Amino acid sequence: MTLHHDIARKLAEAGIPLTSQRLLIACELFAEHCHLSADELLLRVGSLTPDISRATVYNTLKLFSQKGLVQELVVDNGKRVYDSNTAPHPHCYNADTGELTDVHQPLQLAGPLPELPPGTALERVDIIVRVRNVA
Amino acid sequence: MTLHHDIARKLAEAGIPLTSQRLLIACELFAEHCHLSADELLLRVGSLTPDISRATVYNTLKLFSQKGLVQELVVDNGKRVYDSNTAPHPHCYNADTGELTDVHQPLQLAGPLPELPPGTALERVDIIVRVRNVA
DNA sequence: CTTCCGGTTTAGACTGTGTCTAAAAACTGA
DNA sequence: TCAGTTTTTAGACACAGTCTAAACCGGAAG
Ligand SMILES: [Mn+2]
Ligand SMILES: [Mn+2]
Ligand SMILES: [Zn+2]
Ligand SMILES: [Zn+2]
Repeated sequence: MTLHHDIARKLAEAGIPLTSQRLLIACELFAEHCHLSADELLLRVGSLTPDISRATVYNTLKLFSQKGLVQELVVDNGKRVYDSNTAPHPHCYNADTGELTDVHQPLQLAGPLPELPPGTALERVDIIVRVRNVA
Repeated sequence: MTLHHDIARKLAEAGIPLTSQRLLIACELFAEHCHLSADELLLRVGSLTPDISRATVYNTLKLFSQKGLVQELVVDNGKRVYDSNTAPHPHCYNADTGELTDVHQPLQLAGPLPELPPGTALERVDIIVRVRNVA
């Protein structure tokens, strides 16, 4: 029924026990498709009652990404962002503003994937279109 | 003639005045195709005489990448690496070991680039094949 | 109800990467 | 030689992320 019920089911399906902190964090992540860093998320949930510790935000985001609920992206300047859309899709990064947006047009690779190094398996292919503001 | 002369010319063509520190750093970068972080490079030149300060390594790498002599990459875990190969080419990243290698097979995108956000111009398209060690 | 016990959260110290500042040093040209 | 500019430098600083050890919580057992 409610958004909270949807989220509770989502966590249960991923085998993640429900806690109030996880519910709050998931609520913020899944309300809309977004690209949030840990500290941005901390700021958002921090404006709610009661506060959630920084360590919990970091731990929870790592847990969610390990369980496949969000996608961890590193695009620039050493700040990880978490993408609530786990489907593979390319991104557009503005190197001047730091803004990260989705590319909805599905950029595909031409031809087959390269042979991977021995002993490794494909995780995913990241495609990032880097742009700059025109003068 | 010598490698040092090649490098001196390369810097001159890029409009970068030559200094002993820049020569040493460039020498380490361009001797072979490599992906080095600032601190890895600092370690390498630090084993030579006389030491170069950390600030100079950071400043020089930023200068080189602004002038197009190297390519700055951010692939994971908030550590920048500098690629002495400035041609666009895809990379393979092992998320378990942190190893970053070149993909020599030229992965191309199928179809046209997406429409860029208004007021922006394309810088480049990064393609990163992420792999993991098999169990 | 009380006790126990595993998983969870928490504050705060700590690490590593990168930036900034102000002074020293090294060039440059007159 | 001397002034002006660029470059280098040490060290302080900012920030993202990790780690640790203790507090907390909720359910099961007694
Ligand atoms: Mn996305
Ligand atoms: Mn490369
Ligand atoms: Zn909610
Ligand atoms: Zn050399």
